[in-house]
Amino acid sequence: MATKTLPTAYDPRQVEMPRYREWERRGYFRAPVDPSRDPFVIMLPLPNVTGELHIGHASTFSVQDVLIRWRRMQGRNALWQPGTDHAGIATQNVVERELAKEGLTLQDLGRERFVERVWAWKRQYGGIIDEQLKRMGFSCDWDRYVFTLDPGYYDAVMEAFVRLYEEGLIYRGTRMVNWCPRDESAISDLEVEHVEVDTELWHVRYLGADGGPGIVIATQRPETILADVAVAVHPEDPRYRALIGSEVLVPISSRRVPVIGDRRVERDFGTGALKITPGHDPLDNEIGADHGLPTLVVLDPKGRMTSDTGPFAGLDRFAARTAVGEELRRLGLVEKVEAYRTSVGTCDRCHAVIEPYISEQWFCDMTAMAARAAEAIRSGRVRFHHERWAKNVLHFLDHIRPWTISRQLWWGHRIPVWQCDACGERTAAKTRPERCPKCGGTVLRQDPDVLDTWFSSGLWPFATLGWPADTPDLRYFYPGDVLVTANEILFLWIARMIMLGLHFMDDVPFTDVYVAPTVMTLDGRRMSKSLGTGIDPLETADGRGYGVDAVRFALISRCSQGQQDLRFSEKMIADVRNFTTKIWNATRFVLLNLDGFDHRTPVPRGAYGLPERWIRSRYARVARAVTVHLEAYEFDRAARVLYDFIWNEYCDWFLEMAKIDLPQRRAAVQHTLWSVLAGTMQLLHPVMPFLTEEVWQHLPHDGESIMISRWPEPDAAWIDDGAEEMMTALMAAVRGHRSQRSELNVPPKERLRVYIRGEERLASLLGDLARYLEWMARAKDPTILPREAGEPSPESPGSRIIAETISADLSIRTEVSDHLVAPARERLNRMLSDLEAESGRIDTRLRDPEYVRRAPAEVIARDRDRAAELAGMREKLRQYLHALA
RNA sequence: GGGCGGUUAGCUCAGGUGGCUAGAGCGCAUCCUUGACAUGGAUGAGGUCGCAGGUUCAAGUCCUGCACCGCCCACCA
Repeated sequence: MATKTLPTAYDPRQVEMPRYREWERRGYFRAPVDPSRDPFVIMLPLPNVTGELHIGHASTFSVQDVLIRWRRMQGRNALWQPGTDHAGIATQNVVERELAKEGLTLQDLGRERFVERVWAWKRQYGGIIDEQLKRMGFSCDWDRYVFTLDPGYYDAVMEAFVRLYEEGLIYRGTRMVNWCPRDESAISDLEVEHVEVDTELWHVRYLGADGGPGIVIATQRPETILADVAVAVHPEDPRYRALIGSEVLVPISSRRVPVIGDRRVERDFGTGALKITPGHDPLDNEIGADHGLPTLVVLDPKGRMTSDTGPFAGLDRFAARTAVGEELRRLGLVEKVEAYRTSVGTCDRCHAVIEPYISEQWFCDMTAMAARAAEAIRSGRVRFHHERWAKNVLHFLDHIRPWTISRQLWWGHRIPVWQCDACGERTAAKTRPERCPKCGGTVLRQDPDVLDTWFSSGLWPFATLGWPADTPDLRYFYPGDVLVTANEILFLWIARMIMLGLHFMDDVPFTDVYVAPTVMTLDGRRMSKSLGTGIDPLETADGRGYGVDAVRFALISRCSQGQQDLRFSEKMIADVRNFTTKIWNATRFVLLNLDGFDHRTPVPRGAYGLPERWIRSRYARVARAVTVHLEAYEFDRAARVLYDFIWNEYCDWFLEMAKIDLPQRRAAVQHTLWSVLAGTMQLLHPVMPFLTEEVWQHLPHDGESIMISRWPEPDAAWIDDGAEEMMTALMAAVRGHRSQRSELNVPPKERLRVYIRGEERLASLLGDLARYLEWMARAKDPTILPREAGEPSPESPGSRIIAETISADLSIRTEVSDHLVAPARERLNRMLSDLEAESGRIDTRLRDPEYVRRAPAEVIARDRDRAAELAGMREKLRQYLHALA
């Protein structure tokens, strides 16, 4: 093979894009149905069509690509199903804002034209994130790309709705829901984010209808006083008991309302008296219903005071709060206003404060589905990694509440229910019925609402595969294997996929859920573009030239099980870039030394020297460890094992020793250089796909791409405890001598005369050690002292021989000039005192009869061995010190 | 108010069943441009493992309590 020369630095920008296109062109990402192979399926958590790649995607998707690439190399038929979500509220908001710039509103366009407009927007901007995913190297099967409003998917959503409706699980009702006045739509409980805010607690007097002092209530929302229908107190509260049954006057409006007793009132909070506003508060709504009270409403869907609120009509709720407050003060009814910290619900899409609001909506009863999903988790049919996340999900499932599935939007899956104009009958059907099944009327109007985006995405694991049709895809790929996600959508999406999968497919959609940590800044804040605290993964990969692999590795190497946060910085990516450079240069070295090498020519086992046997043994262990860690979702460990092996063992030691041994054992060393590097690249490929492919392509190889090469099987035959033990001793000796030189400030260029003395069991090592000391620690003529030989004498005048113990059975003597004797003694004394300290600890332990009686024999034996070893080393050290006196 | 995590070197983190002389990377200090790599190499300094008890021959590792930080759930107005 001809000598190959590579540039001294790896430039990811040169190789990544072309390589990805090459993989795609060769069809490596495709997963066709193939019953002869075992499928492995991951459903990509579908990004919003409005989305752009952020660090959270980069993190969770990198994990998925690691799993997909690894399983694909293991021979599984790996399907990674991509797609995007139409993202109802988010997308509608984006286009609405665009319209606003043109001075237009939704109503100006009307429903049809607006939806067309959103489609146009989608065609123009919707593909950004897909390109970004490709840029990250993710190996999705793009031929199977699905958008949730594609006709097939739309049909599946309709089917699911109609079935649930017919089963009586979907129903319509008027009740208090979470209302977003900004989006003018209901949202579900899960879409409400609670945030702490500083507000005020108003203490307001309601005068007695009989002219008495009445009662003082506490409220955060004076503006809702206009909708009050009662004042409630605890029935056993001595302060107010007597007032129950009397009437008080609602401030401002002076309506007479009753004082009622109800145990749900907290006596300790505020004044212990609660104004009852069934139209604007969930608890009040319940209490009002139980007491047969009417419901008044003073806010409209936009959160403004209604027209019948007199001077307040049309005011926004927050302006109304101030205005009503002022009016109350003017009337002298405000007893006090105190600062108060509480949490309010906000819309997770637009962050407006949520109004509890009474409206007619569609709901889905989740009780039975949740119970089934909970059972699947408890029985282990769905496993969470880390398992603690299962507890969170179970708590959610065990306390499930009806799901508000209708949204007052235009962008989305329109609810397939038709109401007869004539008789009012509602019919659910995937397509418009010809006539009303009840009265035969032919004027049927479709429900104006669309479905919650999460309703459609909950069907993702099977709707993508052709459901409700019984397709080969569905039969082959369902159920899938792993779902990787951030913890924030555990309930919104993961729990619902499990529930809906069990319901419609009669099986769980996946068997394993890996919950990736949330990426945070170093000081623990959320990474956010708007706050300027985010890291843009592609900006870092391309703009800084660190490469996608560095971003991926940096994230993956910090994904440990059970972690909730991942504190991250760009520096971490830069550090990994250095690792890619290291690998690149190791490759250059290998290629520079592969002249005449044919990887198909076998090397007899006996031809390998110690370093080759050692690195092959280490490699075999690493291959096993990486596989084991991936199986356990311990990505940090898998990455760490590879990092340490490549840098600290392969580069720092094996390559250095190869330089020495190549002339003597060319074939064995070449083969080892090549095979260990190639194998390590395979193990690293799932995390760093581009660099490893580039290295692989430069190395001799069979097959066309590392991506479809066979995952290395750990080969126990190469595990060599003896070689590892010898290398450990050898490395200790080299380090010992380097340390001595460094501490004695020996000039770097000065070569020191070195003698080695070792016990019989190290005999095979000493020759190697002598050679390596010469090269790796600048020793001069390293000489092995026969066991029966006496101590060597200095060769140069003004020099002394200084001996150091490396271990109980290995020592090194170094000739240094006289003036280094004092510092050398210091060094030996320090070593001696370290050994004595350790001996002391062990001896104390061994003298404790309780320890000797109760500790396991092997622990004691280990202590005794170590004690003996230490004794030997100390004895030698004392001799050496004595000789220096 | 409930539930779940975290607290180990200046920073970010490892430390599966208790036996550790507590590790890594970055940062820091000193030295080194020797043909893979200065995006590098060598050597070294740096920690009473949040606090207080307890169990044990032995605790970073198990138990209890406390403190601080974080996340999730929740109708105290």
